[in-house]
Amino acid sequence: MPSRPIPGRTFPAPRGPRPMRRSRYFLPTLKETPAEAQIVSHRLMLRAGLVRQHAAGIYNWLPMGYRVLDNIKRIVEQEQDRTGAIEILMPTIQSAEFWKESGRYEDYGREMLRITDRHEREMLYGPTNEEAVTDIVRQTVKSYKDLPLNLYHIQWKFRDEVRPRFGVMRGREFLMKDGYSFDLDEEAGRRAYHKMFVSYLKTFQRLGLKAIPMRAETGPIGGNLSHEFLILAETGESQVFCHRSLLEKSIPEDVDYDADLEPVVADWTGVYAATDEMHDAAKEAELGDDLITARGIEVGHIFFFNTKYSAPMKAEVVGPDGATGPLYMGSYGIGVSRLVGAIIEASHDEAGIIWPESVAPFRVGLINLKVGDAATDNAAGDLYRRLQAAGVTVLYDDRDERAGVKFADMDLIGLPWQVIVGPKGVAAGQVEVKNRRTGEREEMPLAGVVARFASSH
RNA sequence: CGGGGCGUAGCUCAGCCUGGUAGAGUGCCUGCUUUGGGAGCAGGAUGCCGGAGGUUCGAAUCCUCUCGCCCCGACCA
Repeated sequence: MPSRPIPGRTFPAPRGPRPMRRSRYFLPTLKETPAEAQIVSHRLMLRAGLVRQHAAGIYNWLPMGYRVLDNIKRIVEQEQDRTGAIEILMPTIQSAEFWKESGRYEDYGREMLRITDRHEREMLYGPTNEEAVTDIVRQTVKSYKDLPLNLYHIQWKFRDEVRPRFGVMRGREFLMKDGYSFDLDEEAGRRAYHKMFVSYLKTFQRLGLKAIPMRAETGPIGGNLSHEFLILAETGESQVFCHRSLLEKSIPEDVDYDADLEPVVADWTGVYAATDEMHDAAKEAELGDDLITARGIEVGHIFFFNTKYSAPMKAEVVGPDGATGPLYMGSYGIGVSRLVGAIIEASHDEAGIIWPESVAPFRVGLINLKVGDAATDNAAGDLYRRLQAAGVTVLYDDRDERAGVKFADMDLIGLPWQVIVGPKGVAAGQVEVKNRRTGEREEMPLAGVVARFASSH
């Protein structure tokens, strides 16, 4: 009997090669800056064809932007998984019922987008998920043996900002990773907080950013222990003050998330760092020349808030002593869509975006300088196929445009490497490889290109 | 939510004050020339002048209302 696939045991095939020829791709770049954009990341995101505005603070993600978003998301997931956190997906539309239970339905104010369904039930588009996740856990987690637990998801949120601005950096709709830790007691809860603290350092490092943890106000989320992670950029929304040494501080290579991470946290929090609302002016004189005053963009925020939600919502477990008590919770956010803008703020030049390799939409931009010239077409087309076959993400600019147009466009979209194939070089068996960040150019044999990119990653 | 500004071609903007048949640059299409950093020449297409109402012989232009977007402040991941 011929074997047939067993239902339920088949797996989807990996996504095959997608069109990455510029001539057939969807990448609407702009030569001029749309009038609505003020800050550099917003301008570049529009010009480089990453996003288009749908309404105030709400954006369409075009292919290039979506790829970056996806890359950031994957790194966040990997670093979360590494700590033992577990990914779930909660809904965007929530029932008001849970928010009434926690007492936040009234508190949250007009930032919350409230919706009424056809049965006149009060719903809302979730701005965050403490209530939703607490409800899941209280239904299912009954014993200390199920702890510790850390659930996270990456989901679109909505906060009806009075005044959205700065493109995706402060939109109303935004993609956010939010994680929630559940522990038996305060001490275990603090351990969970420390894990997240360290994993955030790792995550932002992998994203090519230097994020500095700073003591923060706890805001409407509530709680008593909280840090914001900020990257320094001229266009940052808040004023920050910190000790110079934080910019040089190293991040542990291999982190054992089962170990006690308190010393790492202590090392990072032992020196002064504060946003303006937490700033102590007396520290300025004390730090002297070691004080750095700058603008910062918040890219992550972690809270430990004890039993703020578990107590009113009765999320309780039985401990080893047989006593029932509320869970100790923390919550941990990373602004995934905001990071796209934040990375650009931190990494660009006059010509355009400079993507860190880890998040770049394509690693290599291949430029055919003379479309229509048989030798050049062959050489570039061959490189395109071989790079793809070697697993290198490559965008091939095969448009019949002038060289200058393609150079300018490639610089604008900021792929880390440009491989430039022209008729003169091809005749000599050479191509040029340009590093977008440093501007360094290197002539190399055509035959060596694939190995160069396939090996170094 | 307070204050200010702007909606005219895909994009950047002029025209509005002082009403009289819709403009420029760029982009797009065609042809020729050009071809390693956003080329040149010639030709071409493109607009409910955000929407509704009003004034007027006639409204992009004046008046009223309305919708949208942007900026400063307060707020915020």
